[in-house]
Amino acid sequence: MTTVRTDVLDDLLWRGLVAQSTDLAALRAVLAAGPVTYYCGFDPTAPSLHIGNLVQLLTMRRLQDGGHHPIALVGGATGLIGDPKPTAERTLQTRETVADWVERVRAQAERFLSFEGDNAATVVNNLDWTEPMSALDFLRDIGRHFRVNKMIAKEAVGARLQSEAGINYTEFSYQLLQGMDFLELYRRHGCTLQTGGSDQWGNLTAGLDLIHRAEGGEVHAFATPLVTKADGSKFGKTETGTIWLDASMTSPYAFYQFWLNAEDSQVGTYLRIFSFRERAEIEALEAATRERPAAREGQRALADELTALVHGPAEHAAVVAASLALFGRGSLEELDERTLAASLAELPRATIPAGSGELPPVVELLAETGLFPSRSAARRAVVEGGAYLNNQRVADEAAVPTKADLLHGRWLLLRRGKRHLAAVEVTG
RNA sequence: GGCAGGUUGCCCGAGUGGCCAAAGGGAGCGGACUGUAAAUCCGCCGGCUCAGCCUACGUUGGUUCGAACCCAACACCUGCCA
Repeated sequence: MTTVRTDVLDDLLWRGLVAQSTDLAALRAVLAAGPVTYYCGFDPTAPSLHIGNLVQLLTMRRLQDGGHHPIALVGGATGLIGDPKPTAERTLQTRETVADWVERVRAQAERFLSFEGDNAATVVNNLDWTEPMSALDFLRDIGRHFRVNKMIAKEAVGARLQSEAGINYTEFSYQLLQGMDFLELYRRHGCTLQTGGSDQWGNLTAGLDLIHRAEGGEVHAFATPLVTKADGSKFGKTETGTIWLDASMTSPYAFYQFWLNAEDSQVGTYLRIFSFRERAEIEALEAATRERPAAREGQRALADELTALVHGPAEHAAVVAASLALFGRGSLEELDERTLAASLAELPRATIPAGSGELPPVVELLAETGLFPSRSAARRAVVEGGAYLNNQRVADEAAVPTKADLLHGRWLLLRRGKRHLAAVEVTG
């Protein structure tokens, strides 16, 4: 018999991970009474999960560390339908695409859970019980428990009903499918708790109601908060786009830099949500950030822990070395080739053939690497003193790099302003 | 359906024949100061083979040596009347 930590829920509350929940006292009681089987679903809407999903994954892990039994659900079925967004209809992906993404998402989710011990994680795919079901069974056994009056009151659905575009029947049905998932896991695995993002609250309660009606069962749910930036804008997006967990979609370097650049005012919040450090340790980091913000101890701790967690210790070490090299001014020439190549590998780059003797002008390279949208913009930046070659400010807008500028005979490091870097590789 | 007004650069908005790549503000970018922050100050902010040229003021056509600006048609938007 597995013993459970009795303070799991209090820890989650302290971390601000419970934005909404069913009866909190009842939830606390069942979590304290013994191992609870809980689930959280991940729909394959892209080839990779992103750091928003990380909130869910880590919350699952926290509950598992507390002695409870996790079920990670991948939405092979729900991914074919699409959860209604308040703004617009989702593009239906092909079955092949969804099947491919399901496997990718499954592999990613598995890395954050433990498959050892009494409460080893289980992974399920809702396509397994949804696909075999006939439309008639679905309508008779599931559909009859749902009141349309309540369905249209849900936030995302309501927003779409107000809009001119409306909502199609496929997306409207989504909450039934997610409700059915919870019912199915309740029946098969005795699952009595579902977690999800707060935007999922309507779908979480759909399952709750269904289990109550169909089985008379008493189950629980809580939603994690929507993480935001200080200005209220969406978390996890940068000018270059979403921060993905897949290293080929967001480089470990970019991932590390994202956390390192977290706002001072949000570091504490992020640490509570994403770090596995103990409360006392996090509070110490919060204090450090308040007292010595320039040291960015909180940001460093966040970046270190999460990069190592998501990309592994080897990648973490590499990106820390890369960040130090690229931002540590003046020492570029002394870097050994392996470290330099690894650092530059993380950056956007342009490749030019060695061929004829002359290298292109700096202005052209700045535009070519995407650091500037046009040569005019690059030229202006040079005049303004905002462009750098190998960490040296470029003084002349007509400057042309020479062979002597090439680091280890083939690399150039370009920078725009203080923190936008790009590499040029001379091949051949 | 009738009358009136409008459509300008990423957004808001001035401009009513040459001095207009187009005032001002916002957003964005760079510099200084910092911490690869924030605030503040300064500069930049269509493109290019950059003292010049090209493209652009809803669309198309016209008047003129010359049009964001005048004329015509079309499209869309807003107010008032029905």
